Amino acid sequence: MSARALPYRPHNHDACVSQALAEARSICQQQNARLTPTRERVLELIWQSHKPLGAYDVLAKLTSEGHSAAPPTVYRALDFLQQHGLVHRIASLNAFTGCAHTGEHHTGLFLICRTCGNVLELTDTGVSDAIHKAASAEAFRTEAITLEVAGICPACQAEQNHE
Amino acid sequence: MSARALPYRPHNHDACVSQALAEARSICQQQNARLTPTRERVLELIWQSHKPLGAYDVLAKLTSEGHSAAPPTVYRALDFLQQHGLVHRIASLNAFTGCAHTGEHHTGLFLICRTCGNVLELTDTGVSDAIHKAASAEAFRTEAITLEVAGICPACQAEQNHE
DNA sequence: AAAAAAGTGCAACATTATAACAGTTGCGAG
DNA sequence: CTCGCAACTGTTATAATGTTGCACTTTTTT
Repeated sequence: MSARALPYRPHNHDACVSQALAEARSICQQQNARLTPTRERVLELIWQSHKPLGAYDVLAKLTSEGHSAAPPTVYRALDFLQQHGLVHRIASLNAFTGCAHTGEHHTGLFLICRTCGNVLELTDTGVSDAIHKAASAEAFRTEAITLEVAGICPACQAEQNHE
Repeated sequence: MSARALPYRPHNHDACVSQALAEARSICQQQNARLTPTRERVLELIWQSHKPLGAYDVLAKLTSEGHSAAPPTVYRALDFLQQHGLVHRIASLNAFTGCAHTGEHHTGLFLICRTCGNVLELTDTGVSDAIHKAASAEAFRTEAITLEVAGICPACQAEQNHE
């Protein structure tokens, strides 16, 4: 698979979403998991925004399109999607974003622009090796890594310089 | 300053707390910041637990000792302590822990045991260099790093083996 | 077809965090 | 000293985020 376009570069985002959904269906089939209509719709809504979406943002979009939904509906769908590696929760934002590296064994590193709100997910073996090494040095058994970098994305840096 | 004892090793924790408070007073004096009684008490409460404390845990302790406090009291104290590098917020737990590396320019790495709840804060230049390098490669201007590793601490690994 | 498992809808509730505003205290300028 | 500003505190109310429990439906298994 070729590299996915950077979120802050213009691109055909509908295609981006379609591809993510197709991958999701394929992954769920492999894992004998049921990507039900609600789950698929939640995944789609999350992918349609490059900015992470809060659970209640998703809920609002669902109800606005006639889906009779309550918070548990959304949280259950999000739990399912997380468990299958289709979305990530961004702890520092209490929000969710589509996983850009489905399938790969991903120690996701998230670059979060505090100006435009866009998020870029990277995987970097140098980083994850360093973290595992540091944890091992303390005899700590690593299970999950939360790594979120807040700052300013290239596009917003350029904006600032124009002022 | 010598290395502080690991949290999961037995040690004289009162001394640990006293030292942290003394450092805090010194730092606030240097920075012309007012470490008021409420702020100091909140810092002390947080240090008295190696497990991160939620804001409402702090609040409960304050009210139980007669301090008429409401949520904003606690959140304001915590904001102050964070701004001066005296406590860290653990995003994945919605909780706060004393900063074990006051003064140092700290990209804190937190090892969080999901069995006993203890947290160990490390600083590791290998890790932070790798993160800065990965962010730079995307032309991203890093401002803050959240790095939290969940897993099992050495003590709890030993426990598990005894069963 | 019956039983078991997985998923959904719904109401209530729990937890975490902030807003708005009035009152108080510390501290420097005149 | 005392006036006045800035920082800090207390209080009420409310917003935002997340969970529990239970009845019901759908899907899968046997």
